[in-house]
Amino acid sequence: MRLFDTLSREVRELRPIDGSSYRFYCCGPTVYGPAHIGNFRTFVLQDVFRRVLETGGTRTLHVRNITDVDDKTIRGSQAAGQPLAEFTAGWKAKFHTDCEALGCLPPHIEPGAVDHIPQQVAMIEALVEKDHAYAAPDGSVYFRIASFDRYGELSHLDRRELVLGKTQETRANADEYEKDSIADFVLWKARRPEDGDNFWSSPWGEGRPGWHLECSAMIREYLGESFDLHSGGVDLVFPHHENEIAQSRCACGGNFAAHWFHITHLLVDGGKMSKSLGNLYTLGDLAERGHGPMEVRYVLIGAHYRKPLNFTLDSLAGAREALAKLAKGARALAARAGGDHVLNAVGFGPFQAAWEALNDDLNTPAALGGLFTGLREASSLEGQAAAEALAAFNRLLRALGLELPEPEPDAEIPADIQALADERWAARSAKDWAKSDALRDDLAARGWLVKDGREGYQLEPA
RNA sequence: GGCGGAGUAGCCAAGUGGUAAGGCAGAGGUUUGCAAAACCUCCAUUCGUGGGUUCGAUUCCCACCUCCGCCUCCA
Repeated sequence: MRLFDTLSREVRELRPIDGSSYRFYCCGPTVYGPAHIGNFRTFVLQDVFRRVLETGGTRTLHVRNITDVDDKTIRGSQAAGQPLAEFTAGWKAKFHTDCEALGCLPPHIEPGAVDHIPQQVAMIEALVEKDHAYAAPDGSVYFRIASFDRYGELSHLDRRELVLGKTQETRANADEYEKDSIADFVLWKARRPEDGDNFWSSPWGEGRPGWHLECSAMIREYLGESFDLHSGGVDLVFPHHENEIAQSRCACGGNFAAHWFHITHLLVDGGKMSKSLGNLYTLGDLAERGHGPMEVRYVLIGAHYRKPLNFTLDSLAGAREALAKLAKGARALAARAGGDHVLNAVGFGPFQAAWEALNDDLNTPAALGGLFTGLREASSLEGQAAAEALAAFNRLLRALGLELPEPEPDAEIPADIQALADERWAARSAKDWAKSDALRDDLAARGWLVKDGREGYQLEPA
């Protein structure tokens, strides 16, 4: 497949550098609360990315970390009166539940920062040894960005300005005397009283690793010095990913990531999503409003990953209808396929355009459109041809990670409801419209919908 | 101030130097005693604004307007 690369700023064909499996790393969540739909736009698109590769026959190795120690997790655990590990374990479990509901495949490896302290310390030691890092008097260790020529390459920021710390006129609180340069970032944070019990020992004293370091250390551990692709939300381009590149290339050599895949943030109701505006939705918030996770997934993949996506509650309602329409189309196709078997599972038939869209810079909205036009095109197919089209449709759905709603199982109809409905049908058959309509209203009031047919009727829960 | 992205129908959203996918909503029709459901059909002479290049621009160029992101730990 072809995908835009943040570093080179061009769409490039992806090829596994080891020739067999495609190995990639995604920056995972900081587990201090429930993730919101903005977070999930990133994780869902990364999931579609992986599914498209796998559908295309490429094996993958998907590594995604859990940030389980930082200011927010420490503060959160203290506020909750829990040990850090217990606190983060709870939110990690919640994250997994949400991901599963959204149809995201679990990564093959999901390392946590706390479990990789020695690896992080080792990386700092290597950096200090090569003079890319230095210890400050308070026991913190910083990376010297002036020592890395390519600093700023990924974010395309002016390196000289970054080194001098002149990128922003408004940086007022430049009172960090510990650092050689204002722009140097922390690798090891010296222990502070507010860290509580959350500190580890190191050659520089007690403290904890800086945020950027965990990804570099875990990538080295599980993917080595060079790997295929690194992904995250756009906001991570600078400084997080820029810093990872600096740390990893200076400590290990190697090329680090061959390709950078960043997902643009979403907007809510055309504006910024924020807690204060009350539009920062979690899956739980949306469930309370009656919107299931598949509707959320549909909306999240409804815009191209490099464009802002305007998330609205109306679009969720639209997603439900769209999913129902797809399910209906699939059932109709299955009915026309009858019991015929698929002989030729190669190619995507009427859904070829949708498949190509996914492989062309992960164009999920175009692929969704192709699902509908494909179904229309397939509506004339019968027997084996229909079965093959259905197989292609289902493969595409799996690539998108969509699960279609099942038809409502025939609900248990209470005897009194059944009796009322029979009575209504009798009245209707006798052309007693007044009685028939009254009984229909009656049934509606009890939560049952009557669907009349020529030879009889069906009852459905409203 | 620097770098980057976006502005396409009521809403969401693809796309292209050659005359605008798809979804939702809406409208009409078939069916129905009337509804519902189902099925069918319709729904942007136009792509933020103003110029320019071109046989032709929504697509390329310039200017302007509006919105958004990043510019030191936010997906």
